[in-house]
Amino acid sequence: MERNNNIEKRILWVAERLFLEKGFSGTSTTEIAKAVGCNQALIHYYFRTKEKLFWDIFAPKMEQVVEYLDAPLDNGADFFERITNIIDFYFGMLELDERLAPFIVNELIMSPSRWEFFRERFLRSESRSRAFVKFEKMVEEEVEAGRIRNVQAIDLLLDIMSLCLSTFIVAPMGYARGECDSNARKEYLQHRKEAVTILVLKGISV
Amino acid sequence: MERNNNIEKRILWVAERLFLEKGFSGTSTTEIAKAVGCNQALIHYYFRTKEKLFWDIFAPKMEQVVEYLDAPLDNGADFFERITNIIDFYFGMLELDERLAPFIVNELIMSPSRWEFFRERFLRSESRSRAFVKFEKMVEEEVEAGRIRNVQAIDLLLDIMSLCLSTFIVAPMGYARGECDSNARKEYLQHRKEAVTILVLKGISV
DNA sequence: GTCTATAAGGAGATAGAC
DNA sequence: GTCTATCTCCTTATAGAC
Repeated sequence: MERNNNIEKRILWVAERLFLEKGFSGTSTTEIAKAVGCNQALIHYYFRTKEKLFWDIFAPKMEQVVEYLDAPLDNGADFFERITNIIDFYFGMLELDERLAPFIVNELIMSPSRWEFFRERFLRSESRSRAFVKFEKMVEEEVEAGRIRNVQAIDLLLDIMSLCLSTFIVAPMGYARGECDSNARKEYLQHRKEAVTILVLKGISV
Repeated sequence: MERNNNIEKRILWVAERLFLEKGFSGTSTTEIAKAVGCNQALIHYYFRTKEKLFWDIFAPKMEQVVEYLDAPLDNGADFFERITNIIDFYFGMLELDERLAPFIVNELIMSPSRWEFFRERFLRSESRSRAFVKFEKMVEEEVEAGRIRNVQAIDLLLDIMSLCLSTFIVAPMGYARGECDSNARKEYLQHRKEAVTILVLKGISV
């Protein structure tokens, strides 16, 4: 029936929003059901457990992120442009939902069992390996050619990811001061993206 | 009585450890009581609510952090040395307990009510303001003197804090690969501290 | 497929004996 | 001050009617 399909999708959609807003343990299945407009038992009918619901929501998204990871590496002539593209890519992804960055830190990195699951399923896969190996090779070439200072690929990637993620994690702090409008937010993010890009590009220059 | 004092302190000590290990909502008062070796009611006898217990533990620590924040600014002749000192200071602080960084992100930044409380109580205080104003002045002077590139103090501080915090947040990821011994951890932290320092110093150079 | 009802357990907090 | 017992509420998950 089409109606079933609708409810199942609505559960996924509503649960995703609530998980992002209030975290996994902060969201009850009762609350999800209420927001969906059905009863709590139906959540379990479709997804059996809350944990399975979690993965049904976020596993496809993670797959996408890993899949698209090496896309920015293909375009752009010189290395500095590619780094700029990567930062652009991460910002664009995290900008889609401002709760994504805190959520990643909270529910993925903070939870050992989840992290292990994620690592096994995504980071050991072929696509992720290829993307990183590609990046690593590129960095080594640039170092040897003397176009950037001696730096390890893993450190560079970690620096970039840290600066991007933390921009969005720290973002709510600024907006607690009263400037909550979306214009100020956009300006802040644009400003931070530039600041991060400059820091990284200058930071790896010879 | 001295015995009362002992139990009260032991509750504080044990609860701190458990909060850091498993987070606030992940730790029950029953669990704290069990670890202390008393019954659950006693927790509430001494601290009334779980939330008050939380602040009785972490408010003094936050006070300390804010108080000591401008200490690294006083010693060290040139600006680059001072920046190195600040990074050193943050690493040293976060190294005291590896759970501190995730905890800060989780329990403070992620929780709007907690963050508001923290901001009101500590960030608007005189000591914090003075420390940041001092730092801001210093950066402006360096920029005007042409010793560093044009950069805003708030961005610089944010970059530094982000890189330091994320080093410790990402740390468990590396150790899921099997290298869990404390030697590897120390080496990793030392390596990251150097990488962060180099990136920041080069990143603000002219 | 969707519901009501309920099981089974855990949480924080309180009352009152000692 | 420390205990046991208990209240109240909320959680996930399941059983079974329709």
